[in-house]
Amino acid sequence: MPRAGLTPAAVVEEAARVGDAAGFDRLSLAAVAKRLNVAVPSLYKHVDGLDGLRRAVAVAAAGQLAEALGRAAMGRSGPDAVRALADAYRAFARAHPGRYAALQTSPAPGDAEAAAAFYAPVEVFQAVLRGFGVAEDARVDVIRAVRSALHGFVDLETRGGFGLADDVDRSFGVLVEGLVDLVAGRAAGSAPG
Amino acid sequence: MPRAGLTPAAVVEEAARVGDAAGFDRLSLAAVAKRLNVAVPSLYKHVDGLDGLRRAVAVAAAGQLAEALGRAAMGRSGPDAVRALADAYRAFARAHPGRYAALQTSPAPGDAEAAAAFYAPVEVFQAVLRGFGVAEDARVDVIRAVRSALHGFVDLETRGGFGLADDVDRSFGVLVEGLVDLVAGRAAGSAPG
DNA sequence: CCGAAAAGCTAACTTGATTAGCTTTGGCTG
DNA sequence: CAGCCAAAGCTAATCAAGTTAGCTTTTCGG
Repeated sequence: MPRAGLTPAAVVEEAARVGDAAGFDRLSLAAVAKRLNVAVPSLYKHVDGLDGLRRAVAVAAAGQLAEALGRAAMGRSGPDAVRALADAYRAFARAHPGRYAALQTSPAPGDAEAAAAFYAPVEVFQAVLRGFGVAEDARVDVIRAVRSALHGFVDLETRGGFGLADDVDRSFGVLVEGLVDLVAGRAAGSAPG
Repeated sequence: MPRAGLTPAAVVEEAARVGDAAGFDRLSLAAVAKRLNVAVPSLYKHVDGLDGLRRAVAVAAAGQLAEALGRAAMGRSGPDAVRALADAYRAFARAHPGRYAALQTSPAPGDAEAAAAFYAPVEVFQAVLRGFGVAEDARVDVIRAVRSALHGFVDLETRGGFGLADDVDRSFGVLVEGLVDLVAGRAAGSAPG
């Protein structure tokens, strides 16, 4: 039989697809192996077990999200940049729910590479808020607020946490305008709330 | 050997403790059985397998959260009610991370009892916003924004998603004041946007 | 052409969920 | 008070998934 020609990257990519389709919590070596027409133990030549696969998917997803956010923010500033960031964030989660879920884990203590990868998307937020004029010492709080709101919304949305029917896009707009106000209120020259 | 004297409620309660201690995703029949000094199959007399146990924990948690939120909101209104609700929400998630995680699932389609239980906490939010004077047609959006922000914050917090060090309480305060502003801006008599 | 590293496989073991069916407890009735 | 019987709990067995060990075979460099 000819070889399958796997690589770590190919395995991780297929795993990300499985996770997007079935949910990150249902990601299994068995499913990935079947999709790649390979026996389960063969995957161990490329990834470090299920935990290692999950970690690799998360690290890759962090890079992809950071890249998408960076592209959205490019050439924009102020409220427009915040809106673009919010839209790109939500779009990523909707397009790749499994990868998005993979990001909602903390790296193992001491795993500096994963920690750095996970931090990349946050850095885009930082850059945008810096450009917005948010004071250095308020920036941590504002970033946390923005991340929290966006994460909460897309998490609830992708899990079906909003009872259906009502226009979810409009709700997202309300949230984002609230965030723009919050950021603007903390931008340079404003007194704290 | 004397009987263990289990009941569905006792099993679910122990499962909730296991989930809080080890994480909802690590909740297992094996762990619960061991804690109750019982063989694993014995649990099937009281709960409907692992899926049934997860569902039962989630339903119970929804009731507990709704109760805590209701207690916090009682006797308050306006911004104070929103702040109290936010604090109670966060406190619940911190005290019971496993139960909180259990709530982040959607009930199986057709499971009306679970759907109703899951909706109970949302009803408390609705009541508070109604009292705040948020217009009927804006209420859905505002509730979604508030829920999103709170959920996102506590979810990131309980997962260790905030890099350490900086004062998380202060960040939460910034978020909550932003929410109060958002709600107030949408309250009766305010122009949208 | 050949030798070794790497890729992939089979076999075996472990843990956890689940089902079937047995035993025993303990409350309730006659 | 004796005995019945439903429910509680158990053991045994099956299945699925992850993991490890160790074998075979491809493939590529020399």
